[in-house]
Amino acid sequence: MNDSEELQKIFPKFDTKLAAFVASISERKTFDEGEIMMKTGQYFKAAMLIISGKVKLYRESDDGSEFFMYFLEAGNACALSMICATRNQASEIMATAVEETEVLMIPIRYMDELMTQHKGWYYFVLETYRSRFEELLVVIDNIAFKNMDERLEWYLKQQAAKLGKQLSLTHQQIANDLSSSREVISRLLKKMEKNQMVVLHRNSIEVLI
Amino acid sequence: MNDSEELQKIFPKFDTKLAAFVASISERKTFDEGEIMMKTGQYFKAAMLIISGKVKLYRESDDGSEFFMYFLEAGNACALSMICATRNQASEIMATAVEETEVLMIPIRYMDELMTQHKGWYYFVLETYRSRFEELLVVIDNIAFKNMDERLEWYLKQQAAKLGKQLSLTHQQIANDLSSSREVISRLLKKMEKNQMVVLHRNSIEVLI
DNA sequence: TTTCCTTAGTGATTTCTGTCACAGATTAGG
DNA sequence: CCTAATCTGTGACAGAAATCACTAAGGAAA
Repeated sequence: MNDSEELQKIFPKFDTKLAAFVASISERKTFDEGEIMMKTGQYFKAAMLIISGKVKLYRESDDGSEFFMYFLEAGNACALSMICATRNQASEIMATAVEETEVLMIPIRYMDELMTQHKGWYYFVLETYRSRFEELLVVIDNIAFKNMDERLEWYLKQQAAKLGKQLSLTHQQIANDLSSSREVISRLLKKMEKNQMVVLHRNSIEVLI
Repeated sequence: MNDSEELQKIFPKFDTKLAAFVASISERKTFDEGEIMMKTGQYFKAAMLIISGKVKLYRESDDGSEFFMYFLEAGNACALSMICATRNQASEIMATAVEETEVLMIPIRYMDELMTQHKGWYYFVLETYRSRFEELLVVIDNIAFKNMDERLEWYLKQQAAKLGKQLSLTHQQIANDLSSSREVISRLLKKMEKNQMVVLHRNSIEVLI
């Protein structure tokens, strides 16, 4: 299987011509587990498409604390990188690889051509924006309308769906992701364990729901 | 001044050809003050561009309470309507006109042509997504990292910037927008009045900051 | 004018969340 | 093996925000 065919598998919206074009102009880059892929304030010269692996997207506050927003995985593109690349703006979020992650870097200079010559491309871009936008709306729902116990439950479900039922997370990491405190998370997790929703281990949580 | 020239004034990204094309295919619609422009669950057959007036965008929770996200005004487009129209999906937010608002409705069937034939259009669309996305990020910053007093202050500044220093709002309306309770808002406003940040009247608030 | 409804102010109480303090358990590193 | 660091569990307390209960002040309508 050549590059172009592989791309079509990962990005179903790409037709043969588009996949071949993207393969010809893009560069591959691999990020290690835990590596920071983009930082607040960074500038982009390329749009990033995820080929394999998983990425966590964070929002950073002024005082340095973080807030988890959503995952990206194979077949997704980083909406922010596309916007920032096209407009040559600084990024407003942080991204880290949760596992080894391979991405396709498409230089800005091809954006016009892609957008105007390839219908599949702009459908893909629209789909990228729409789904990220909707994920942000769900994030807003959660922090605006829900209490920490419900947020934690939703968080664990979401993590389990992406990373598996056995989560390698400390209570402190969860607290950071939810912008809460370790003690609060510990207590709520204990309550969830009593209700048979999780099993707690050191450095990991088994999600039963 | 004809329609096309008027459009170019409101939407600076439109070139002459694009403005003429948009003018020829779109329909105008006027919403009265207070009228609901889109509801959660509604389907769109057109993208909406704001020609004049102001629109408030809300997120609705399951139990019917609302949460204010951002304004749209002349020169903006409703990102959600564009996404929903293109993909024929139900909307996930609610929009109401805060004053008489005139919009341009562009039927879905022209989206492909606009996107592929007019560079100005896709720049406009990207810019629309980017700015709405960034506004959502700021909303998330506020509810994730800030207390109600700071959120209220930011809310009042934002409202004053869009609607003027003399805001026709009841405490209950503000509480709804911030997904808080009337008593909390009343108390915080009193505190702000003591600090000479606002002057309180019945049914209105004068913003001094 | 009088009545009624909406809006606003405020105390008391409760709930939720964050913070502090500390102890025990587990693991990592010399 | 022993010490240090990390992770977890919990009690006590503080503060923010929501809720309850009521009062009072405008306006609108009769």
